[in-house]
Parts: sequence; structure tokens; C-alpha cells
Amino acid sequence: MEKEITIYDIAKILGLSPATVSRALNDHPAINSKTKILINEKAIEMGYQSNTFASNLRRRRTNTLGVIVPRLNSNFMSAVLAGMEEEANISGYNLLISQSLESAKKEISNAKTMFNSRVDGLLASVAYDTDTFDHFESFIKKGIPVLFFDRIIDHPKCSGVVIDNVLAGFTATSHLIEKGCKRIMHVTGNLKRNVYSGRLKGYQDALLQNNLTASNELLMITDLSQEAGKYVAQKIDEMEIRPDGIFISNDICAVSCMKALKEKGYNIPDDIAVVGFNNDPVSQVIEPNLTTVYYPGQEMGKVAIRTIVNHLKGIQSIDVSDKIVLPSELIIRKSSLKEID
Amino acid sequence: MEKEITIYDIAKILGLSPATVSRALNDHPAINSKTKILINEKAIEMGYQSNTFASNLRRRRTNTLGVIVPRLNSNFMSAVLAGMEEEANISGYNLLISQSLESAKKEISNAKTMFNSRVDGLLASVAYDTDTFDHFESFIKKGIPVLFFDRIIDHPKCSGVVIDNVLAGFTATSHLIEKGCKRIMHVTGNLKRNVYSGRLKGYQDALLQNNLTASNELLMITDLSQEAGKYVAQKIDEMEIRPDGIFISNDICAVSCMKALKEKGYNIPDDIAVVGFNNDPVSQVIEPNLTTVYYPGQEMGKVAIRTIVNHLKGIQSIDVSDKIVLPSELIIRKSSLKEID
DNA sequence: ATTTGCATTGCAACCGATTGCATTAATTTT
DNA sequence: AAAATTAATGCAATCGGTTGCAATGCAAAT
Repeated sequence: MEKEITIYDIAKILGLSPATVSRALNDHPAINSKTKILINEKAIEMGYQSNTFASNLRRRRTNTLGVIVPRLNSNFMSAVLAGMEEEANISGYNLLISQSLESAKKEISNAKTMFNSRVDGLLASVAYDTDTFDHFESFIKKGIPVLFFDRIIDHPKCSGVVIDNVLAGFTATSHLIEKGCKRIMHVTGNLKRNVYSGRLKGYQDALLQNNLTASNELLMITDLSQEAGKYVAQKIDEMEIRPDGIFISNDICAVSCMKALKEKGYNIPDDIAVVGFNNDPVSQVIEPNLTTVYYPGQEMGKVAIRTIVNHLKGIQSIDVSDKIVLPSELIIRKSSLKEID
Repeated sequence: MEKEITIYDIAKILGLSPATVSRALNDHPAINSKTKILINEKAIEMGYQSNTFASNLRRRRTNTLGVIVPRLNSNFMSAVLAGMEEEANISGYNLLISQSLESAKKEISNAKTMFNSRVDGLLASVAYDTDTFDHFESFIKKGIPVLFFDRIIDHPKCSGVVIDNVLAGFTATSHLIEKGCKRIMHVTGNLKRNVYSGRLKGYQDALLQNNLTASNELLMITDLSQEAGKYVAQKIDEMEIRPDGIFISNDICAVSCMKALKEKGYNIPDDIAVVGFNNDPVSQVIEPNLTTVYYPGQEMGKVAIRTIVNHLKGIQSIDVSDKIVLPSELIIRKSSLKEID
């Protein structure tokens, strides 16, 4: 335990004022360059470390961005975070990260913590069951930018970085139709969330456009977990008229479903073609390899940080460009390539 | 943009002193309970939000823990982080997370940032090429606890949360031997890191104990990436005397190697048995399913946070229990089950 | 009636860096 | 040589809570 070295200590030793030391360390133009060198050398010699908190208090900013995600341990989310960290680091920002564990209550509590920590900006991907916007309102009121990503809230004051989920769902479904599927099932998550409702919309649009009817029996709302995948397979097995194609909103669930279907003796893709979502590593390991929608996680993280940092620097206001839409892409693999005769 | 509400505002309105307001909000025993209620109600009514920085500055602590990891986007690391966040959240700590991207230089820079941010404690898993300990020394000097996890540094002043890599390597290799392998290859990462050198040691011990010789030809040091897996398969294919078993220190690499071997026509496990490490989701998707070492990521994160928080609370000093060793477990699947006659 | 003790509350210094304004010294202009 | 600039530095207030010590008031003890 050693005492902290402050600018006062440096000032005293050099016979200067703390103000001069502070300015020298911040490379203020009014300070003589020789003095700057002198002070900087002394600072290093004495092992001076700036106290971020005193600085934050006075400057009224923290160089810290808050990030709230549903879960840290998903392949997609960790890619987003990796991108965010990389970009934030470049811009000199720190990341305060927390997870809501898909609970709106915890999300609200985390938002409050972030607020009290005086983050300069907030990035959020909302939980399954988030209904309200109030916990973000306090940020807006104070002029702290809030930017959503992936799972966004439909609220006029907030912008977000997303992919075109409707288009992605449309493309995925159209692909199945093209490959000869007539009875396509869709497995997705909580429809409160844009990502799932959007993909459903795309799925429905594609069916309509091809004169196929979307029946309730062919739509399953699940939590998209591994278990859900097995459950879906079970349900399919029990159906009287089975689907000949499935579009599942998440690779983990899709792969688990495929495994279960294979065990039950179904041939993929000939009996049932499958399309997933995310381009998770498992999609390239399952056999047949899973056709899926590539989802640019790392890029999304980078763009989100870049956008909010530019806003903070005053380079580009967020509110102008409301939604930033990143491209997604259907990656066609064998799980959807039926032998069409 | 609204003005901040401070304890001074509350004090003025209620005709009390800021000191009393501060104490009331912190539930100080000397304050009359009626006064507390009054102040708390007023605080809520006025929308008061505590300024963490002022508080931190005065209290000389931040309730923030720094975390430095090699990469955020690996399945294992995101599990660790998920566990950390969950546990930290419970204990009222925030997490400042950064990644070194396997670069010692960036790790040093990140450590400096953490130091200036006055984190109350530091958790670190070091980069591939970290050689020095200096960047952690400054924390120790100031009495800030540093706890390593998974990839630790061999330094008397620092403790860590780990698994028994030697034992895990020994168990994995012994299993292959038991299944009839006579010529076992080992693919691992940079031997500077305990995780890899430990597993290698266990591998060598197992060979020795069974009178098998460890030849240099059968040891490959790689970065354990997907590409490395393909490369390993290529090398094996080119060998005159091929191995009949491989122990690979990472599932991602192992799976990629298996895929490549299968494409080249090798039968797994009969031609070559494979054991991986991590119990990554892909290990349960590849066919045959990959025998691997389960590695308790989430638990490791939780334990690390719990340990450092207990230390900070003065409940249990870290230095006493030097290394916390979590159990790992060999999960046997089909990739290593040769048909023994 | 005086003293003692306890419960509350307030005063004022602090944490450490930042910054508007003033001051001093050095240099240039008139 | 005096005045006006310019350059460099210092003064002191500020950010908003926290906390050791003092002060006040009131009830209980002597």
C-alpha cells in the first residue's frame, strides 16, 4: 500500500502550480514545451497515475460506454462484444458490460446502475420480455445517447443497428420454396422482439407470394434453445401431415432439431429441408451442413460503437440516420438442397 | 438536457444539511428513521441519482472490477464472462471488460487503463505472448488484488483459478492408450502458457507411464485455430507412419481436423481416435461425437469473482489459498471408442 | 437543579483534477 | 522609453458526496 502520487506532489517538487501540471499533462498549448517535458518526465519518474474519477467528476464525462445484452454467452453476442471492445478501445472508450439474462427486471436494474455510473452512452439489446421504455428515458432526458442493436425497441426517440429481418426471413423461406418445399414450418422466438417478428413477417410474405398458406399449426414460438429443438422434432414426428421444410430462427435450435430428426430416421433435406439463422460454428459441423443466414455480429458491434462515438464527438448526430441496416446473407449448404426431379 | 439533482438540492428543500442527506441515503444508523424516510421520499420525488464519481473519489473505491481476457469471442471465454457478470452483479460490482487479442502489448495498455480507472480488483487471463509481469506489479504495490484465471502467470505474488491441466492431459492421453492407441499425437498451443504446457506434461507422463515414447514428430505447436486443424490433418496425411490417436487442446481445432481427416477418407475412431478439449457445443455435433475435457467456464468465472470479492470484503485473503483448482472431467464420446478386438 | 448520556444533526475539510480569469514576465510595436 | 502584445503560469472555485468531530437538544440520573 503506497500513497497516491497526485499532480499536487509533482507541483510541489517542481515548484509549480497544480494547474500548470494539469495542463502540461494534457498537452495544453499555453504551456511552455520545456516545462511540459520537465513535468512529464517527473511524472513518469514519480510513477504518477491520473485519477480518472477526479477527472470524470470535473469533466462531467467518463469515457465509458454501457452495454446491456440479454446474454453474454452466445456465439453471436460474444462476436458483437468483441467488435465493440475493439472499436471502443481504438476510440479511447471503456466498456461497462452487463447482461439482463433475458429478464426485463434485471435490465431495468442494470440500466439504473449504468445511469448512476454516468456512462457517456448506452448500447442495448433488449431482453425477451421488455415492454417498457422508461428505463431508457432517463438517459434521453439527460442527453445521453442510447443506441439499440439487434433487438431494438420501436420508439421514436431511439435509433438502432440492425439487419433487415423481414428480408432475411423472406429470403430464407423463398429459398425453401424454390427447392420445392410446399409445407414450411417456422420456429421462432418471442414475437415482442423485432428480430423474431420481422423474420416471421418475411416468412409469411414469402408464403403469400407463392400462394402457400401460413397455418398456425406450422408456426412454433419457443425459446430457441437446444431443448426447444428436440421438442420441435418430437412435435413434427407426432404430426399427421408433416412439413417438408423448416425455417428456424437460430442455428443452435436448428442443429438440435436436425439431430433429433435424424435420430428418428428422417432424411435431411429430402424428407425435411432445414434453414437456420446466425451462421453459428455448429452450422458447418452438422451433417448435412446447415443452410443459414449469416449475421454480421462483430461488424454490428463495431458499427454501433462507431455510431455512438461519432455522435458523442459531435461528428454525426444519431437521430438523423434512424436505423442503420447491415446486410445479412443466406448461406446455402446441403441441409436445404432437396433432390428436385 | 436537465440539470442534475444533488444532495445539496434535497438538503436545501428540506432545510437539512447535505451531510444528513448523504447519511440518510446511505442508511447511516445515526439518522432518525423518520428523517430517513422523509429524505428518501423526497429524493425519489425529485428524481435524484447518486453521482458515482463523486462518491468514488471520496471513498477511494469504485465497486468496479477489471477483466482482461485474450478474446471475447470464444465459447469458453464468453461462458467465463457470463459467470463473472452474474456473480459480480449479485455482489454489487461492475465489470470493466477488455480483450488483449492475444497481444502482450495490448494487454499492457489495457492494464494501464484499468489501473487509472481505479478498479478495485483485476481479473486476468494472459495473452499468448505475455512474458513480463510488470504491468500487474503496479496493482500489487497499491494493494489492489490481482487474480488470474485459466491462463495464469507463474509468479509468487499472484494466485489464480485454474483446472489441473496436467491431470486433464494425463487423463485424456491415458484414455486413448486404454482404447488401444500406440502412437498418439498431441496438438497444442504456445507452451509459455500453463494451460498448454500442463496438458503437454500430462500427455508425456501418460506416455511414459505406459512405456510409449514421446517423439517430437508427434507434437505440434499451433494456434489451435480452425485452419490449424486442417493443417494438422494435412500433415498427418503426409506422414509415413501415421498416429492412431490425437489429443488436441481445443475442440474447435479438433473438430476442424476431424472434418479434414474424414474428407481424406480416414475413419474416426478406428483409423485415428480423437480427443479434444473444452466441451464446446461443436463437440456434440460432429460425427462421431468428440470425446473431450469438460472445462467449467461459467463456474470458473463465478469462483474468480467470489474469491476476489471476498478478499475485498476482508472475509478471506487471496494469498492464503494460492491456487484454486476446479475439477475438470473427461467426457467420453464416440470419437475415441475404437473397436478393440 | 445540575450533571451525564444519548440521539440527531451540522460544520467544514476533503478526495484530485480542471478551468475561467488574473497576473507576471518577456517581447514587440509605436 | 512607454505602451501594447504575447506567452506562460498561478489563483481559486468547482465537480458532488463523504466523514471526523463538534454542537445541539432532550431525557435520565444524581
